Amino acid sequence: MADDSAPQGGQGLLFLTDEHLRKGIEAMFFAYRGFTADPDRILADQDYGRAHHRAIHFINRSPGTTVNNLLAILGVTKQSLNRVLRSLMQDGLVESRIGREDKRERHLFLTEAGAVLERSLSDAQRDRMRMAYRRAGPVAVAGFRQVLEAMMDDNMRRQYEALRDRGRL
Amino acid sequence: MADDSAPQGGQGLLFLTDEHLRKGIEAMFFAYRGFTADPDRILADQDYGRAHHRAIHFINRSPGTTVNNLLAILGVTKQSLNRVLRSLMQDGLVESRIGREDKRERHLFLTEAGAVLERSLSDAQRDRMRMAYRRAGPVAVAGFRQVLEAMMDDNMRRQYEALRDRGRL
DNA sequence: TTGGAATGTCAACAAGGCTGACGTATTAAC
DNA sequence: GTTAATACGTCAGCCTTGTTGACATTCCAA
Repeated sequence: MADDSAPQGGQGLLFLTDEHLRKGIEAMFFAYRGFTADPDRILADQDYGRAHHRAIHFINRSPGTTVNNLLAILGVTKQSLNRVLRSLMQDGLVESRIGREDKRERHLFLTEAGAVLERSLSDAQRDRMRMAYRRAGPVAVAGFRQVLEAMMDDNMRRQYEALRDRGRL
Repeated sequence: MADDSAPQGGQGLLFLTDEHLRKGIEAMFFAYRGFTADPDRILADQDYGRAHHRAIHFINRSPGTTVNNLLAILGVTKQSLNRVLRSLMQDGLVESRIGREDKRERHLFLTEAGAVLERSLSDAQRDRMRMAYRRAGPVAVAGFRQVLEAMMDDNMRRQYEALRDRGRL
């Protein structure tokens, strides 16, 4: 097996060869496929795709969020998100309530049925994550998170940190 | 800042709450966007997309690879890959040579122009990776790789390990 | 009160996945 | 030597999910 564990020089210096970086890039590529594989399988049965999963995830995570909030987090156009939301609402998985303060805003919530689907999706994804975390161990997990956070764009990281530190609801 | 570094019990046991796992899931989501952001920007100028990037990456990585090999690695249908390869060949970025041993096979290579584009794409991606690695440090990098490998599907991991250990052609 | 900004919806289009069917070399098996 | 399997390409049609453009509604500030 090739030596690719921790490329390390004295004093914690990193000698990052193109080769080593390429391995990291490919690891990211293959791992992301694994990361989405289980929810994708579940969604394939329904008439939904990954976009629906993302919407459901973040609505569940921040109930009552507005369409605009969701747009910023998901990084797509409002028209694209709207199509997804429309089908979710038609199918009774998501509910949209007109804002009380600002009537232009729509506040989004999962219905009972929506929460059920959300749970089955996130259960699958968490199971894989848990497995990976267990196999790798706590030190590796901490490193994993550090590298991921360093890899985000600055505005994404701000979004992420806000979500991360706010905790549930 | 919320405590989410390394969730750890005695004897290296992991107490993985749903909350902690969710943070990992969201980190993966946001980081992957950062991971693809730079190449996406470059490709937007041309008439190419992420699919072209992936093809170019793996052809560069394994020159002379066959269409079937590429299909297995990319995990798409031949019709889908064919559309991408056709445009890349028409634009003179990829060359396909009939196999000498087995004339049914097509061996794929980047042309000079293809190699130029590949380099600009991978330079951008490596720069971000290098930055993230530097910020996180060598121990974190090792953990990052461990978790990613544990997150892959089994067959993907086999593909990845083959690529990883073979090194640069 | 009125014009601009914010919010959300509808319509149409493109990229890039997918399946299914089919054609053509070429190779392998019998 | 015929037949089956393999590797590749292609056409047609579908779906998801991104995009722009146009437009209606609502709010707010000049």
